[in-house]
Amino acid sequence: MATIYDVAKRAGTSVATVSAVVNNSAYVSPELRGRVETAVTELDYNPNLVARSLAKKKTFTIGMLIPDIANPFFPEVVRGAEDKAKEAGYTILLGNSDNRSEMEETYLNLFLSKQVDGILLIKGAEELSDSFRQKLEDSGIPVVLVDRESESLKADCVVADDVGGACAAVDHLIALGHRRIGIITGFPSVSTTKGRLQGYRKALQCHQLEYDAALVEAGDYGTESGYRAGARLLGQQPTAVFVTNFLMTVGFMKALEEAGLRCPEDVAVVSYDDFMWSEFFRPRLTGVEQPKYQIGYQSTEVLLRRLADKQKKREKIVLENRLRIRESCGQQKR
Amino acid sequence: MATIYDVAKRAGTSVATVSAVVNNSAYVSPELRGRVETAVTELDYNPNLVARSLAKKKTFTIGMLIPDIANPFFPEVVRGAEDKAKEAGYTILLGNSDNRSEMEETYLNLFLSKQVDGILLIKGAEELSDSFRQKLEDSGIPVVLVDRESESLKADCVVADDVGGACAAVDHLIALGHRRIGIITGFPSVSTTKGRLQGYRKALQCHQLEYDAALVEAGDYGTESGYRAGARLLGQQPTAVFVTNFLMTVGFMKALEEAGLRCPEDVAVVSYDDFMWSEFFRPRLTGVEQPKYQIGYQSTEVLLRRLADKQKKREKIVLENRLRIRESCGQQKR
DNA sequence: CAGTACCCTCGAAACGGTTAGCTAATCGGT
DNA sequence: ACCGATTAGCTAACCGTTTCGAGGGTACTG
Repeated sequence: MATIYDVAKRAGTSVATVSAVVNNSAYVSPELRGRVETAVTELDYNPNLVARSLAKKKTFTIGMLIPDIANPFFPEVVRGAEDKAKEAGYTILLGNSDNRSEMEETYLNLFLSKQVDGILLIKGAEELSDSFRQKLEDSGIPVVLVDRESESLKADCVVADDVGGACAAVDHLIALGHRRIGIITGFPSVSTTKGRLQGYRKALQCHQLEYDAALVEAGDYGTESGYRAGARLLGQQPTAVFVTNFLMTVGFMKALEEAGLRCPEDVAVVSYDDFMWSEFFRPRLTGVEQPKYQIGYQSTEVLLRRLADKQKKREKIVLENRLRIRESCGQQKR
Repeated sequence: MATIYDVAKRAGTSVATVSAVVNNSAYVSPELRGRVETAVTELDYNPNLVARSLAKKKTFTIGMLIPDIANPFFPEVVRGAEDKAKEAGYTILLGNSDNRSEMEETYLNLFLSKQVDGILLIKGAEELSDSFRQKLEDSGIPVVLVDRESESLKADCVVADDVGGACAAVDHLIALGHRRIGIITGFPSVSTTKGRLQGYRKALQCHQLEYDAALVEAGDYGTESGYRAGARLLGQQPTAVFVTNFLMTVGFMKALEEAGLRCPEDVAVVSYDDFMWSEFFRPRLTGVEQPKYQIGYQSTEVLLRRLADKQKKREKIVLENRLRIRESCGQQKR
């Protein structure tokens, strides 16, 4: 690969001038500029971005840490983030944490060592350790929490309105006449879990229904957990269940099937997340549609804004969800 | 952030020694090593990997270019790749090309400039231009084609057995008594498209059925195209259709529905790709299951092997698919 | 015509690591 | 006691950029 020295030699000038031409960072006479440009094309010179990063102390790289790209919620988020990043000339470094805190720390450390300019964090595990959080803050590298909130970590965040979404979902069930409504919650340490549970309680409260802890089962946003929590929950004979993400809904449906129950006839189901193919799910899934792409896209926007102005005050963007009504909740009861 | 100089000063030694300790690359007396190590922890020193990359001419980064992470086929592939990469101490730089050749070249150039150690390429667009291919080869950066083959690009590749998978799918339809079997193919320039079409023809041939071009409609692996190609194809009144990926199946189902046809009663459908949730798709989808995770994982293995030995002879790994029979093909006809 | 201002270009020092090669110290052997 | 081999650790060059400040040239001013 040709280096800037090769170009300088060929154009009969200095590396400083070549750099000036390549970056358009200083006036260079047309004559010289021309020589440099032909040398550049003749040698097919491409600047070594590693060297540039070292010199400029800026890598144009964003570290993005997510729980698991194979969970169908995340790909669109990542895509949104990547699109915005690309627009702005940044690249995305991807990591999967599986919601394990060691993995999160490992990746975050890696990102710091790789000198990423910013971090998009979809945190799964508990709050980061104090020392680590301190380290992150000291590093001065901006973090934006994506679809997550944190009490301890001072960071911008962009989230969807989980309370509102969940409330709307449960409202819908209540409107259809359901009174015994179960919920399968997600990974306990994740902020969306709390939000969705809160929305559930809020909806109950609005309709003077009592909150019954026996109708609350904890999952972990994985399919398997939806199945197991579902099996337990069905013992309580709910007439409707709010399953707080898609993967768990898949598991729950299996539990339902094995229990010989039909949806929506025996048990109504509202899900969370919505996909192009939800239409063809059996039964057609009613659920809360989140602006996944926008979550990713806007997170990157926030990050870029922060990069442009580190002093500016913290941003929190809340995106609206939308309840899509299909068939898994059935008709009005009785 | 502390640098190696800070550590050296604090430990009262030279940077060479610190480097030796950190990398365990030369003998250092226990006494000195101890001093260095405490300095390292006291300062919380983490090597700047950008600087290291520049010095070593090795970045421990792999560029991975895919068409679109939001297409549900790819996330698992990416996850497989990332897992193997992580094991070996590499990180993944991700790019989405949308099968557009400008985007492919842009990203490939970016990867070269970023000095990635290797490239995982899920190529969509046509063959790369000769000049670009040349450039890639000259750069000496290994490329492995993931789920793709190429005549022009000399690269290792790991693919799934598309011909076999498609053949099995169509075989199944024929065994059920279908004779008028349509196919919706994928993005024309992609090698899997050719393989699946070939498998289709092979199955027909094995059963002395004639190939009828009117039953072949081209899509582009996108949902929309499945819908449109499906609408056209239904005009030919096939009794069964082989849709060559999941997204197009979603579109096709919509076309079916709008035409007032039921699946499998009126038209049997075999799909390609299989997901955890295919079980709950309506109708339960019969289709070819590809080892997505393995494709990604093994691609990275091949890449790492190539990195270890640039001279070794080209590898081509073919992974087996498996036909999962559910309900979308219905029962024996007549 | 000297002095000033400006303009273009370049040399060289960073950026933060790795590593070849040298030096000085230690050791054993004769 | 001396010599050569061995070894721990250091100095300095290098990786490929950016960028600051200096320098030489030209043009304008009084």
